[in-house]
Amino acid sequence: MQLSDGEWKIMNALWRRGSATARELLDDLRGETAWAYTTAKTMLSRMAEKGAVRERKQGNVSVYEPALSQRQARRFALHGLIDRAFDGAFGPLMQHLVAEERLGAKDRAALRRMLREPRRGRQR
Amino acid sequence: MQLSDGEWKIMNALWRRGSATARELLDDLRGETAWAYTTAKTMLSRMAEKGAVRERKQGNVSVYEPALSQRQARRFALHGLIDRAFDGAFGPLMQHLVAEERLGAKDRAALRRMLREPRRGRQR
DNA sequence: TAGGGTCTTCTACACCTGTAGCAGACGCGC
DNA sequence: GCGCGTCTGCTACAGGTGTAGAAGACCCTA
Repeated sequence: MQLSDGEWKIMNALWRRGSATARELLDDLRGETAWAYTTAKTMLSRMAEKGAVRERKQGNVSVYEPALSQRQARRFALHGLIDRAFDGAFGPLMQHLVAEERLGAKDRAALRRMLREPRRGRQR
Repeated sequence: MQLSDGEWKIMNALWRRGSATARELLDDLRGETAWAYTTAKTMLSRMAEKGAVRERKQGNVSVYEPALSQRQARRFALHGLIDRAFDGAFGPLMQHLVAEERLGAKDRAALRRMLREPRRGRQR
C-alpha cells in the first residue's frame, strides 16, 4: 500500500481519531492543509477504493476508519525508502542516521536504551 | 529535491559510476528495469531540467553526472519520510526501527558500535 | 557512397495526485 | 412547506511520472 503525501495526512488524522467523518478530518487538518471539503472527499473515496480506509454509512453520512495499521503503513514506507535510497539494507540507513543526521545526545541515548531492551512491541 | 522511483534508480547508478552516458546507465539498470533507451533519455532530460543531474556534451553524445550528492538526497528523502509518516521526529522512527523491524543481532550490534563512535563523517 | 546502427530531440499518451465545482438529496428551523 | 446549510456522487483539469515512438543527424564499414 503506497500512500501519497495527502493520503498520509488523512491516515495520520484517522489513526489519531480511530474513525471520523470527512468534516472532522478536515477540521483536524486545518493548519496542515487548506483543502476544500470536496477535496477531502475525493481523496477519501480514492482511499476507500484502494483499501486504505473503510467507509461506513451512518444515515447519509460516511464515517471512515483506517483499513491498515500505522505500523503496517510505516513498515511499507520505510522499506520503500530503504529500497529506493539505502541499497535495500538497514545497514546503510543506520550508518546514515548515526553519522549524517544531527542526532542529539538525547536521541542517541534513547536509541541506546531501546537497543538494550530486547524486542519490545513485537507481538503481532 | 524530490526524486521519483525511476529517478532514484538512475541516481544510484550515477553515484556508483560518477558519470555515465544514457547507454551505460541503461546497461547498469538491466535487471532492475526494462526501459527503452528513449525512456532513460526522457528521464535524464527531465532530471537535468530540474537540476538533479548535469548534462555535458561529448561530441554528439551526452554524458551525465550527479548534481546532488547521495548524502543530500538521502537526507531529503529521510526527512520527507519522517515528516509524512513518523510525526516529524526522529524518536518515533527510532522506536519503530528498534521495536518493529526485524533488526538482526548483527544490525543491533552495528548500531551500538556506531553510537559509540562520536560523530563520524560530519565534516561538511 | 549507401546502409545499418546509434544518438539526439520532439511529441504523445495514460495513470496518479491534488484540487475543486456542480447538481441533487436531505434534514432542520421558521 | 420552504429555504439554508451540509452531505453525497460525478466530473474535470493540470502537473508529474512512466513509457515510448518517430524522425532526423552522424559515423563506420562494405
